[in-house]
Amino acid sequence: MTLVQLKHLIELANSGSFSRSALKLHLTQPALSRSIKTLEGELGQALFDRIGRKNELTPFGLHIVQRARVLVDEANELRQTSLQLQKGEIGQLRIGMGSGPGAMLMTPLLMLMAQEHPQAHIDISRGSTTLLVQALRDRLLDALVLDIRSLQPATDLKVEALQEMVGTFMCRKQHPLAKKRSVTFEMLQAYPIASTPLSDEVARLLMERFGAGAHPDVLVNLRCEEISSLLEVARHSNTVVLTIRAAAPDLVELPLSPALNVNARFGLVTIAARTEVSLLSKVRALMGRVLKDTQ
Amino acid sequence: MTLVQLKHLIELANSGSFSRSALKLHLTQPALSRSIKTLEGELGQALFDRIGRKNELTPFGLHIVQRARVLVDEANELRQTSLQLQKGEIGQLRIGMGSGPGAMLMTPLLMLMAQEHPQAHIDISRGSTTLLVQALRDRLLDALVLDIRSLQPATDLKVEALQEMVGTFMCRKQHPLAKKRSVTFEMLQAYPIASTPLSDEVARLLMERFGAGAHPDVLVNLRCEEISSLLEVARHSNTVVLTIRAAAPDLVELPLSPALNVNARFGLVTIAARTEVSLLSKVRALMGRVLKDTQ
DNA sequence: TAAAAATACTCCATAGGTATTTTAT
DNA sequence: ATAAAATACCTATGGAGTATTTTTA
Repeated sequence: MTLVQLKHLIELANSGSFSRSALKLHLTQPALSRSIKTLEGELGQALFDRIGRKNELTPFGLHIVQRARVLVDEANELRQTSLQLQKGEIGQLRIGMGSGPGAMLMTPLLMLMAQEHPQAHIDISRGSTTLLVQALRDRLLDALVLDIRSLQPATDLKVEALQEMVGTFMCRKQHPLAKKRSVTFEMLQAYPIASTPLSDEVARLLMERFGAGAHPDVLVNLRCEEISSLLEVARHSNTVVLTIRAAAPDLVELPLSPALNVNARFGLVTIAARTEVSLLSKVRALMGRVLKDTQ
Repeated sequence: MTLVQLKHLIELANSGSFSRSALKLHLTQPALSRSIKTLEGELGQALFDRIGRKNELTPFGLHIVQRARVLVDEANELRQTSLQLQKGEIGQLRIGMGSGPGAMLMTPLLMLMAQEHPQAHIDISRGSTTLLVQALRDRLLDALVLDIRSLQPATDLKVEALQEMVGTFMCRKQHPLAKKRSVTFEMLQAYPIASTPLSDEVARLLMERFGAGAHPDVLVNLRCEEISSLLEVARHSNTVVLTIRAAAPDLVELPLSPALNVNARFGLVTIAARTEVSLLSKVRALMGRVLKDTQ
């Protein structure tokens, strides 16, 4: 019993004529006769009563054809599903994001999915790098977007689509320091300083440039994983925020001297040697579009 | 995409090993590899990530295998249904009965179906011969059991399993005529006479034997299609009932002289050149058992 | 007698087997 | 080094075609 035989059975049940059905099925009449006969042989009973011109389902055939219709329909739907999955029209995308990428990508990605893939399911998780990597390895997530400096190298992970994002100290326009031509590190310290948890690499860079007092644990007064909250504080107070420049277009960059020169490196992390979800290509494209530093 | 390929997919998704799955599927490992590869080619995307020993479904493969499980299950159920239909375990039997066969067969047939084919559907219709034949020709019924003397011969109908049933005048034990050695036609006429509608052939026979007064329209006082009702009347009154002897074992046969000698001929009527419902064989067997004249 | 289905035959695609190589742990 | 999957090659079953016969309306 094959899906093809069932398709033949259904068409013959509809028309009652071998020759007409054969035409519709792009088959010759003898081929259809044989196909039906083989199926009858396998099921052990006649499906049709051959009455010369008009062929009629037996009671047995009627039962079988009813079930066959369901089966063949579902097979076609399966093929359809396969196509839709490849086009990303349906399917699931479970993605984990660090705080930086979250601030930059979360809303644009949700917007994109809502507009262009309304039938798909997107699931964005936020969390620490270690937790996200664990979830990725456990197949609870399909991919991560992270600042890869917080990621310890591993052979089972693939990192790609790297985007460098400039990190700086920023403040609101009305801030006393906003008009200065040049700002020293000591001037900064007169104001509360806000930041997400910083990687060891950034901590080392800060201390190299500005001394022991620049260690994040000492320097940062307001620490929180959510960049959006930090930005909100900077907008309504004289707090200085250390963050990705592109995340806050309404704030101004402080002309620090010496310059900070610290970059975030956002990357797309997946399990190496695993086929990726088709929808991931959309994330990759979105990263190229959104994660741009308007220098 | 064939059901066989989907079966292979499902088994491989379960075990993750080509060689172990191949064993379970009674296949060689290369054959299974090829089967999966062909399916992947047709669907246009990889179903598994080959990671040496352990093979894992891709996100795409996971979606597909979930649908495939449903499909293959239903295909197996279809095969199962086919077997059950042949055994008569399930299925439908729509049968029409004339009044005589109805009185004899209705209850035993329902009993048989209830006890031996509890999953099947039986539908017994009562009606006049012409109506039943029409329903049979319209495929609204699968077969009829009739007194075939009321059936006009037709080439498209097949009549079989003929059973002769003796028809007589009967009354209750307490009836005044019950003790007589011999009863004349005139003696009968002193009492109400009950009967189902009689065929022309029986009418002719009655008139031949007993004169014009024996024409059913004149003779029969209580005419009704339901034998059971007629019998009930005969049991509780001095009504004489003309019916099949075997239908009323609790009544006594009147020793009429000259004897009536009229038989009902019950037959199973189907459409010629049509495959019959498998359950019909049970009806045929039941007729052989039940429609017996205990001479 | 004409249209439709069955039969007879031939051919080829493909599913499956065996032998071997490649890969990954 | 070993077990597993892929590859290469061969075989055979069965599905499809053409030509023809049989059937029935």
